[in-house]
Amino acid sequence: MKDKYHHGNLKQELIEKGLEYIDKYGEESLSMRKLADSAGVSSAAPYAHFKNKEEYLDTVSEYITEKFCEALQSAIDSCNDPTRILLELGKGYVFFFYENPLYYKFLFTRGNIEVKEYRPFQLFERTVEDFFKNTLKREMPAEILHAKMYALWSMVHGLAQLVTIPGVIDLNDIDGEVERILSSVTV
Amino acid sequence: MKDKYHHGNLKQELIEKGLEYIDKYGEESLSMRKLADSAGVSSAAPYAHFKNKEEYLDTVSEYITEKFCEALQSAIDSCNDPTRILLELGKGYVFFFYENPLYYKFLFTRGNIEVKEYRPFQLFERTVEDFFKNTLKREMPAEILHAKMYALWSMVHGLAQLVTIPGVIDLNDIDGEVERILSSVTV
DNA sequence: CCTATAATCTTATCAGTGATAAGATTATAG
DNA sequence: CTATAATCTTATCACTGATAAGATTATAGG
Repeated sequence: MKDKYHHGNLKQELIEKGLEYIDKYGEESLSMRKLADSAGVSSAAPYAHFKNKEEYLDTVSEYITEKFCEALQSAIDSCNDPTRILLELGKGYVFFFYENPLYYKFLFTRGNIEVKEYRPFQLFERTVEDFFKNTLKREMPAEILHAKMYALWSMVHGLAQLVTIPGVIDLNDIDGEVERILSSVTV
Repeated sequence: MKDKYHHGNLKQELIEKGLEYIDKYGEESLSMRKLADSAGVSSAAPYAHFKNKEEYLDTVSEYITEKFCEALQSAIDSCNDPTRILLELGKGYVFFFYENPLYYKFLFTRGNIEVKEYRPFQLFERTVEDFFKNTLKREMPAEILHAKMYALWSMVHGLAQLVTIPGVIDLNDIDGEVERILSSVTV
């Protein structure tokens, strides 16, 4: 009836437990030891799978980014009206962090984002370009398009953080409020 | 030639040393012990002035917020063209964090902002209201004004974070780029 | 099937951390 | 001048990330 010496699926379990933990309590109170303990393993075991805590958190970060991308893609896919695509994409972006407030800090304050290879932004970039080119059929210099894209991204990204702060947005009509905010600025 | 048993100005020195430290290395590697050491004092001494580390960081946070407010106010004061006031305020907001990238994370990811009493936002709110009312002389429902204000704040706030990430904004023309971004979206 | 090697895990152990208690020193108010 | 409060030091605690040395098990090559 002895437990196996080898866990068998430790790496994956550590990632999943970490996800749950960050979702509940945030990153700061998460320790490698508590994590190891919760997986029924000694405190040094995780270091066979991750060089250090940072590398571990990077891995969890990738998992959350994956979920974030899925949320964005789902917002794009479920939008039938092409003129509303930027609005729906923005709402998807904002709502992801509204529903998972602890993820925002975790994803964006660990200083390891390579913007050009950051998939959520690539998704955003493609959608904005496509909107101006194919939906609005509006031509503009690359510089202007670039500026508009960053303006939109900034607004959506900033609002995503603001909704994670309690008291900023009226909770009774979060959907309407976010829609009003995003559409109150014309591009 | 003996050192004084009482430091005399410990609280203030700890705050200033902490400011320097965060400016150089960020918050995460700052410890109460290193801080005490750098002030030539034992590791328990700081706890006579601050209940715990969080209370200490809150105090440093207030100092940085003060500097932030001064930067915003200075942007407002040095703007002669009333039609450019929001643009200049936004640029002041963004540039403060561009010049002090480590402050952004420190100020906005410690979950202790009371939005309604957060002075930088009060400043922002007043300026936006004043702009629409007295400069543009445009009347609009409170709900719409509210939405526009949050849209602007979100964009500026989001851009402020994006400029702290290396590689996002072209450094050769940071001023022009920020101006293009902020003015590419009409209110 | 057997064995060498690699992967995985445990048991110590380290230095560094935030924090507290008990006591020393000094400032200050009455 | 003295009692009290403020400030500081010296232990000491539990906890953390991390590493070294060795135990156990999987696995690949003969």
